[in-house]
Amino acid sequence: MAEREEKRIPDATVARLPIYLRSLLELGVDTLTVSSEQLAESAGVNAAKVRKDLSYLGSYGTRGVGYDVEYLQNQMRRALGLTHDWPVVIVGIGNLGAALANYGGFGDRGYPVAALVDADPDVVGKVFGGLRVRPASELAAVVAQFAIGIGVITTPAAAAQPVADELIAAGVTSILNFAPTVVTVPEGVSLRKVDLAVEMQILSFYQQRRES
Amino acid sequence: MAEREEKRIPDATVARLPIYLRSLLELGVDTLTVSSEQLAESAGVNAAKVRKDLSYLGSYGTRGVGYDVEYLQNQMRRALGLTHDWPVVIVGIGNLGAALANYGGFGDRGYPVAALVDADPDVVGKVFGGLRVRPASELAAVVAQFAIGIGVITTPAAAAQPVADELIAAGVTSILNFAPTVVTVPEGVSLRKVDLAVEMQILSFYQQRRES
DNA sequence: GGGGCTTTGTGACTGCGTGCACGAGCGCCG
DNA sequence: CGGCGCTCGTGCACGCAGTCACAAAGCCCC
Repeated sequence: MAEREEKRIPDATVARLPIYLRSLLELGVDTLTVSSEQLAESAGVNAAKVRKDLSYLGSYGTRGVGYDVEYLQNQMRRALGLTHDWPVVIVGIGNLGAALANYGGFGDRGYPVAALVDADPDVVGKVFGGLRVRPASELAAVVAQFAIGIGVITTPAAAAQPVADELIAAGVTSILNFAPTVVTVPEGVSLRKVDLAVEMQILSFYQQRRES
Repeated sequence: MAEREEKRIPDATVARLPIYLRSLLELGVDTLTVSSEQLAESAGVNAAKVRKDLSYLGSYGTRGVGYDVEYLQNQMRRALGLTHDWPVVIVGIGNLGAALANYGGFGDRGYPVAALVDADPDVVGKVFGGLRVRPASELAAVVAQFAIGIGVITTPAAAAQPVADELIAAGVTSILNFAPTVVTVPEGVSLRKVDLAVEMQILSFYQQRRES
């Protein structure tokens, strides 16, 4: 591959790109250009930040006019890897795992749920969102079969780390962890976490502060 | 109120306190003291960071020994406002809202789900996690009745901002938003967001990077 | 064709968060 | 009771992120 102008994009910017993309998609098809001011308003951030963020992708704006909506959408999709689908496996089909499996939003957005896995024999074989739950023993095979790169962990806390290790051993390099525990991964594997209890406690901290 | 030694605690530290607390709770009851090194290991962070974070709560450690586990737990609970319950209302009882309502983890951790609300007449009246879904028109009354301070939004994107406005008007000052859209709140209201699509896109960005 | 208006792209500054390294303090043992 | 080893608390330096402000650059209208 001819290495182009692959500047390093700051993490904080990466986290905002999806928001910008969503804002762009919400504009009507008759909107041809958009200014950093408009995007900032829609994304809930500062206009200067928008311009700086977009500048990391390249200089795609036109001074005095703004950004070409369609072109910017494409560049952003390319940067975020949305030019093709990313199949996903959900491990741990409890309340949350089942809800995610039934939730259609994943497939729509380029992350089709390719398989469901659970360790509990009572759950294995049930169907959610059109998929039959497979036993934990088939995890590695499933990952290989569907060329899965992203694993979603919705197991109880105790199972999260072993499951993560298995996923990584099977070749998964991106993990989204919903289990309420710390999971560590080796270099070269991305980990994002969503921890409801933590979010609630952060909220009550500030609430507590305000009331004192 | 007599303003005490209320040093301002950095946001980054606040976000880690719940992790520390969980680590502390996982220690057996026979563990009397814990060192910053152990806590760091368990929480997946740097030991110096642990010490600095804990120092914001006050100097509760003993040099040469470590931190008294029980005392530290109590101080942390106090800081996070876990000395009493924080009733919660869930607005939008779709896949995710229902899953959260059924999930017992909230009540166990001090955030009892006091009410469920939905705008869809077909959903109103159904029961999840022992609670009957109430119509949207009763939102304000419910908030007042249960003295709810935290609202969880699991509606479709379009409804999120209006619902947030209603919650705030009713007196809620902390919001956890699961809807895939930007919600803005006035000063004095805390907002945390959990956006699955954004998390996935962040993951695929880095995955894309690694593959190129 | 030139001047003015608009909007981008970016350099400079500031503040926050992180990590290191070390002094300060505490307990224990001889 | 004095010295030693352990661990906390924190000053300092560095890097990342956010904001401001302005020059550069394009468009439009007269």
